[in-house]
Amino acid sequence: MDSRRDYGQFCGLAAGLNIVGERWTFLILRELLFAPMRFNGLLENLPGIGPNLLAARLRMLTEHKVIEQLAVPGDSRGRQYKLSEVGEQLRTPVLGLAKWGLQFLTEADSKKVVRDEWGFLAIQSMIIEEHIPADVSEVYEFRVGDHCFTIEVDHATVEFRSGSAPLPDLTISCDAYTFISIGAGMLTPFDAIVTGDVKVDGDPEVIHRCTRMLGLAG
Amino acid sequence: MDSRRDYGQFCGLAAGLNIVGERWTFLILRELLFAPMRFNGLLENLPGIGPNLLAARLRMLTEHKVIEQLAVPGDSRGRQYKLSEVGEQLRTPVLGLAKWGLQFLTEADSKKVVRDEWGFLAIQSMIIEEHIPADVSEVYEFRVGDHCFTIEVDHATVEFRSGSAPLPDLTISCDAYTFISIGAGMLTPFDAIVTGDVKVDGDPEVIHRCTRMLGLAG
DNA sequence: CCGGATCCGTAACGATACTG
DNA sequence: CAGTATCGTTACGGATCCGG
Repeated sequence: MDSRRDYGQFCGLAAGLNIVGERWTFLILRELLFAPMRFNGLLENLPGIGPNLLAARLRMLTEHKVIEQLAVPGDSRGRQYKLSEVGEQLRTPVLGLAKWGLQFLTEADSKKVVRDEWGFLAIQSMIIEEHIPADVSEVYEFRVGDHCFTIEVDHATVEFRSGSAPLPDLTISCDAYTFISIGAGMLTPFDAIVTGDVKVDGDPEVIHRCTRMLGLAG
Repeated sequence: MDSRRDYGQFCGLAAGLNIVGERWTFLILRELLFAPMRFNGLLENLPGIGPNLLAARLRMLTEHKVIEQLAVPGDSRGRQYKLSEVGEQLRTPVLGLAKWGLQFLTEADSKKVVRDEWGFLAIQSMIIEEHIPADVSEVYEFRVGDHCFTIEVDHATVEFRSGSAPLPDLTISCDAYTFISIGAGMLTPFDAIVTGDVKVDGDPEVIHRCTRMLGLAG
């Protein structure tokens, strides 16, 4: 730890930021929230970072056991990076920051890069704890662009997965841009359905529980 | 927004970090979580930042309406900075980061700077939502160093205040270093009480509810 | 091709001095 | 008190190169 860049404070926030507070680090962690990823995958998904800086960040995160290296099955030279248990604990605060930041997006940001995973990130971040359906157990499938994601609700607890669900109670299809725009308040769910940008398939009761959970219904 | 430093991604997390992701910004927000503060106050409490950088950060935060300027009553040239409604929304994610970072503190960090407010920050961050006492309404007073802080629990909701409470149901006294050490797992509450570093005064039932809320009891 | 390391120009940071 | 100005140092961003 370089003493010039260490905040030098006996405080949890400062100690945490000494590790994950540098430029790009939160975005690296965001990528790993969905699945393990290899070096060049991260490099592609984070345009502008440069290989030297990515290597430095991954080294820092590995040293502090926030991430771990994995072998890639079927590729002996390949390495994957995945969140450790400690890194996984950052999911909630990172989702909180992601939700907070949504309100700063405007039409002017439309030309920026988008990825399907970030659309699902927005969906995850919008979940209101108190509005998670209780007393039911059901599965929502989100088709964001050409990627599939699954949310499982089971008696007031919720779990996320990458990939499709066998028998979803609800299927919502849209592209990442559309869903992030909804989260940013640039587009209402009603308009998005009318224009066909969002397609919803499921029982009205289920739809209501899901949209309420995401803060999109009265 | 400088295009070199803008992440250029249509993503809530990236948009948020464009504003609060730079060095020192989260620590400035941390200071303002407790009370409005003036320029030189922030300068003192954030050793190492330098007035030019602090001014730049405050300008960025003000431009995006995360903080606001206030006049200081009785001092016409004085200015105070306080969190706006948007800035206040960062409380939960910041507390989440603060809690996460506690686990990285070690004995080696003992020589670092500490402030009483950071002790209370640790206390706030340790609160477990699901363990907030339901069906009771009571007040805990924390005397951290020579500062007083109050936590009001009222039927599964919780509120923080700087300052003393009129008739607390529970009073806990310690210095900031001790409480942060407990949060970091460097010290058990039992040991701290035995050595006299922590003094607790209140009904055993109340003590149990409070320590359970803070994740310090079985 | 994957996983980096090296090098270099530019932008940001850190410390001090100075001003309304 | 609340900043601005200046300047040396560090980090970042982009390109290229290298070993397996």
